Amino acid sequence: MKEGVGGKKNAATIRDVAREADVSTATVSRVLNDDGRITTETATRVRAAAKRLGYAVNRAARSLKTRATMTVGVIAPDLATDFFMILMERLEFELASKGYGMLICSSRESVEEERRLLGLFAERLVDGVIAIPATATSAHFKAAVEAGTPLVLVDRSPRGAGADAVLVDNEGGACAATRSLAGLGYRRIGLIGGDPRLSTARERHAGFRRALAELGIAAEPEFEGFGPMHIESGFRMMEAMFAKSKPPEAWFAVNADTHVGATSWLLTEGRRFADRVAFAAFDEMPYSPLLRFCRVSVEQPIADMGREAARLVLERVAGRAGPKPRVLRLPTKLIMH
Amino acid sequence: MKEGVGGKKNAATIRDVAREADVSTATVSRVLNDDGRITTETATRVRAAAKRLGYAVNRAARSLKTRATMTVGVIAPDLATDFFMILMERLEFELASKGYGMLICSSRESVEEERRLLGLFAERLVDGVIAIPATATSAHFKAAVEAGTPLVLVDRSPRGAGADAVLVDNEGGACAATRSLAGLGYRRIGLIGGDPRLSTARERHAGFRRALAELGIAAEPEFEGFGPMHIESGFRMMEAMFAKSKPPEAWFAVNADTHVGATSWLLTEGRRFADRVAFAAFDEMPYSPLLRFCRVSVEQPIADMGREAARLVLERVAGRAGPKPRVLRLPTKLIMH
DNA sequence: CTGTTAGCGCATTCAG
DNA sequence: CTGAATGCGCTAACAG
Repeated sequence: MKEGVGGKKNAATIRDVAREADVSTATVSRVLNDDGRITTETATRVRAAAKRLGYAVNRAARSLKTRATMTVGVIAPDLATDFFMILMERLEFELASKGYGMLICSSRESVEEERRLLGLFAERLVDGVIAIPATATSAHFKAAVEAGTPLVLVDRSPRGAGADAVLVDNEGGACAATRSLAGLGYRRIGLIGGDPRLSTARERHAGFRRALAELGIAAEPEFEGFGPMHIESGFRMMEAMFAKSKPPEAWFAVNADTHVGATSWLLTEGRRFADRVAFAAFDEMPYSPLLRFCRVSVEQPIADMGREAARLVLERVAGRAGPKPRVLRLPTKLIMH
Repeated sequence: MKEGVGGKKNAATIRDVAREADVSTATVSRVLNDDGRITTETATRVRAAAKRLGYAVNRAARSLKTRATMTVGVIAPDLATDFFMILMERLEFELASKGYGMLICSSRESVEEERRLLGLFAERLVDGVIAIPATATSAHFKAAVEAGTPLVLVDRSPRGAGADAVLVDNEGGACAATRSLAGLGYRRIGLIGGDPRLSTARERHAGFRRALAELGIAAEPEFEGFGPMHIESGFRMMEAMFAKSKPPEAWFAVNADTHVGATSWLLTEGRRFADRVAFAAFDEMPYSPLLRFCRVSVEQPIADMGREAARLVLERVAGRAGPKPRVLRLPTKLIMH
C-alpha cells in the first residue's frame, strides 16, 4: 500500500520491511543507507520488500537520531525581486543536486523577522543557513556563527557578522558603468541610489563617486538620490531630481528596480525631458535591453553566486571549513546595449 | 547557553527545562503547547526556565510523535519566472502567518521530477502540497490525492487530477485582450502562444479564437505561433511569423515572457516592421508599461491566487474539506496602457 | 556480514 | 492541575 503525504493511515515502517524481508531493522537501515558490508543478495531482498510495502523513510525519525535534516534554510528580504529569485533558482538547483531541501523564508526587510527566522531554523534543525541580510545589523548573524551555525551571507554583508559571504565587486562595476556614460559623451551624471545602510548601495555609490573623480567631474550632491531599491523609489528620485533647476542627463541606477522606476517616470511625468537621456544600471535582466534609455548594464554573475553560496554552506555543514570566514568577491561584467 | 543551527553541542531538551523548573516533562510540554489546564504560576516558571536555558523545541522529535511538520511542500516548474515568484511571495506570507514553513522545489518542467518530489515530500512528512503542474500529466497527482495528500494545484490544471485547484479565467481574459486589439483598429491579429498541452495555453488560445470569431475575423493558422512560454520562444515565434508573406500587425501574447521575447525581436531583427504594431499580453508585470508596443495587458490576481491556494491547502490539512475537489476560477482584469 | 539493544526528544495516555 | 511511563521510527554501538 503506497503511502502519500499527510499520512492518516499507518505507513510502513522499517520494522515492517524487516519482517517482510526476514532480517533485522538494522540490516534494513544499512541497505537504505548504502552501508556497504551487506550481501548483494540480502540488499536485493530488502529493497524488494521495501518496494512491495511502498516503504518510505520517516525523515523525522532519522533526523531525531542524526540531528541532521538535509535541509538548508534560506532567508531573503523578499521573494518577488528578480535578482533574488534568480539566485533562489540556482540555490535550489545546487542544493537539490546534493540531496538537500530548501526552506525559504522572507524577512520582509526586517531584522526582527530575520532574528526570529534564525530561531525557527534552529528548532527545525536545518543543517545550514543562507541569508541575504535585510540591513546592516549583524549581531544576530554573529551570534549564529558563534553558536556554530553554518552560515553564508549573499549579496550584502553587514560588517562584523564574521560569516562566509558571497559578494560582487560593486564598486568596480558601478565605477565602470558610470565611466561608460561619460564615454557616451555625458558629463551631467546623476545617481539613482539605494539605502546607504546596505553594503551594495554604499559600495555602488563609492564606485559612482570614484568614476566622477577620475573623470574630473565635480560630484554634485543634488544629482544623487537615495532610497529603498524599489520601483516606486526610483520613480520618486527622478521626480525629485527634476524638481531642481538643472537635472542630470544621464544616470547610474543602483539596481534593476530603481532603473525601471526611473525609466517609468521619464516615460510618463517626464516625457519632455526624455530626449537625450541615458541610463547605466546595475543588473542585467531579461527585459533590460527593452528599457527605453538603457545603454549599459552591469551584469552580476547571479548563477555563480548561487553556486558558490551553496558550496560554501555545504562545506561548512560537512565540517570542511575552518573557523575563518571566507569572503568571495566575484567580478561583474559590463554590457553595452 | 543559546543554541544555534547545526547543533554539535548538546542543546537543552525538554528534560533540562523540566529539571530547571522542577516539574515533569509533561508539564513543560503542556506549557509549550498552551494546553490550558496549567497554573499561570507554573507556566511562568517553566517559561522562565526555558528562556534561561535557551531552550528550543526539537521539531524532529515533535514531528515523530505528531506526524505533522508544520511544513507545506511547494513545486513549481521553475523558480525564476516572475509569475511563479510573485505567487511564492504570497504563499510564503500566508503560510508563515499561520506558522507553516515552505519547502520549495523546482520540477524543472519535468513530470519525472514532479513524481520524485511527491515521494520526497512523503518522506519529509510535509502536511500538504501546493503545485504548479509541469505538464498535462495527472496520474501522479491523482495517486497523491487518493493516498490522502492535501494537494492544491495552481495556475494549470491537468484533467483528472481530482485535486483542488486555483485557476483564472484564461479564456475570458484572452478573449477580452484580443478584442481590445480590434478596438484599436487592428484586424490582422496574431497569436504568440504557448504549449497546447498546458491548460493555460490552451484556454488562452481558445479565448483568442473566440474573440476573432465574434469579431468576424477569419482565423489564420499562419498567424498562430506555439511553443514554450519563454523569452527565447517568443523571439522565435515572431521570427517565424515574419518569414511568411504578410504577417500580422498586432499580437496577443500568451504570457509576459513570450511578450518580452516578441518585443525583443521587433526591436532588433524586426526594426523595419516596428511601426504600427501593438501587443496585448497576459500578465501585468512591473515592467509591462515599459515594453515598447504593449497596449493592453491581462492582469492576473496573483496575490489572491496565493492566498486562496494557501487557504485551501490548510483547510485540507485541518481536515475541514470534503473529498470533492474544489476548483476556483478567479477573474482577470484588463489594463490599457 | 548480521542481529540485539538502546536511546534521540517529544506528546500523550493513564493515574493521582 | 500535575507526574510517570510509553513509544513514535530510526541509527549506531556493540556483539556475534
